[in-house]
Amino acid sequence: MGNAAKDTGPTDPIIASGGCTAQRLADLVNRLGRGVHCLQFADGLNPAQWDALRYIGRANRYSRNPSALASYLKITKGTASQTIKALESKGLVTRQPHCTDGRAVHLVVTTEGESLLQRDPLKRLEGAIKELGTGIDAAKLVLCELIDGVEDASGKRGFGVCEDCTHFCRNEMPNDSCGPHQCGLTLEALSGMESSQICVDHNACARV
Amino acid sequence: MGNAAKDTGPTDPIIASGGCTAQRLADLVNRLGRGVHCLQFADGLNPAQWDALRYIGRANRYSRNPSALASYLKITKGTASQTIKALESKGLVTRQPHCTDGRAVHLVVTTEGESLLQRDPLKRLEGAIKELGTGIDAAKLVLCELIDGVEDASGKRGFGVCEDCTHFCRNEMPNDSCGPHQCGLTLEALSGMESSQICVDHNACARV
DNA sequence: GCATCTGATTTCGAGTCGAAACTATATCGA
DNA sequence: TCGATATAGTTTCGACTCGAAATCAGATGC
Repeated sequence: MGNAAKDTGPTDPIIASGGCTAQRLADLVNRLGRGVHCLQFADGLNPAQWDALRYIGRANRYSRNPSALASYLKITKGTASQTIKALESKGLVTRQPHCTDGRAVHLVVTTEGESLLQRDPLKRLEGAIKELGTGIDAAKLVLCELIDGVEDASGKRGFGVCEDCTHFCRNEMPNDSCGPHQCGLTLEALSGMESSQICVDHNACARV
Repeated sequence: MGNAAKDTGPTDPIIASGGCTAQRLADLVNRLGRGVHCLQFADGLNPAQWDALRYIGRANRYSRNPSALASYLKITKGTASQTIKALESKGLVTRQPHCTDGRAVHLVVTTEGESLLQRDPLKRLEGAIKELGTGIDAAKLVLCELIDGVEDASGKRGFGVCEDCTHFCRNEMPNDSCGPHQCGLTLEALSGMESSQICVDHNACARV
């Protein structure tokens, strides 16, 4: 008792804000997160392993390494190393030496890993998302704002796909055999596929 | 390789859906969840412990027990029991015997627990939420739809506060000393504070 | 009175998680 | 070229989550 009483008083903030307090909304965000977490105990993997496998399957060639994984998942490199080991022992991922840097490791999803990714539990969420219909763009806006808020609060920023990056130049090199787009940072050509991969050097739009 | 290529082709679904695919949105939901998860490694507690402490502090007298906690957090009773033990050893929660049922346990947040709840890391999210301004109600709608989708997918439904329950009768007993509202299930009077507590018998509105 | 049900706990094995120590390679500057 | 330092990754540690299954004790029903 005591704690919850703050929500109810002479000037009820629930009514004042038009139906929903910040605390109530934070709870909803948390509840959604818990729901998604619990959804990911599937096919013998746990949420951390699904997150890692998904990341490795979607990251571009500069980002398929333990450090980038740790940074994306906001975990330490030690923890990332252990989760990779778990995935490796299940035969879903392999470690390969980097061609020039002897310290670096290249992570590759195996055929078994690829086929397991077809059963990604997060896909069960996509059905519900499709029911949002045209509301999907409003939802994206809301989610991006909330993610911004959370990542500002924790000081740890995630990253995204090339297409959403400030360095991305669409159709900059239409006649290049490697792909029509370009990364403004590395000046490399990017194919359509590469443009939708997660990049560790991703730079989000400047915030208001 | 391979996996991400599905997003790019002659008929690009990103453009087709007006800027955001279902997969992309599911990723955002997951990323938000991970961010919130990571925010909750704070003050010596982990996310599971914060979730449990928060729940016990907000649940009503029928719901402050291990079973209801497990059901709310979508974990097994065994896991709930262990997390309670961890909170107990930190002096944040105590177990008390139930007055009539010898098997049942009543969970109570200690004074130390109450003061720790004042530093709930989820509050760091509330600042970001307030910046949504009037968008907060749209956000609530989006979150509720997503939660519905996730809980349908997992088959495990969470529950909420009396005010959001179909059994809740607002101002049904304005002259009762115990409170102006009423629970249509137990027929008990509910004070303003009790109405904003989480109830294990919560019944959400029928879905479309 | 006994079978069954229910609330809660314990035990087990796999694994997350941060922290810190550690290994090995790379890079930079004198 | 050598040494200091930086970087990539791993290992170890202790606390803890998590589901599953076994277990215990009180409640309920016939």
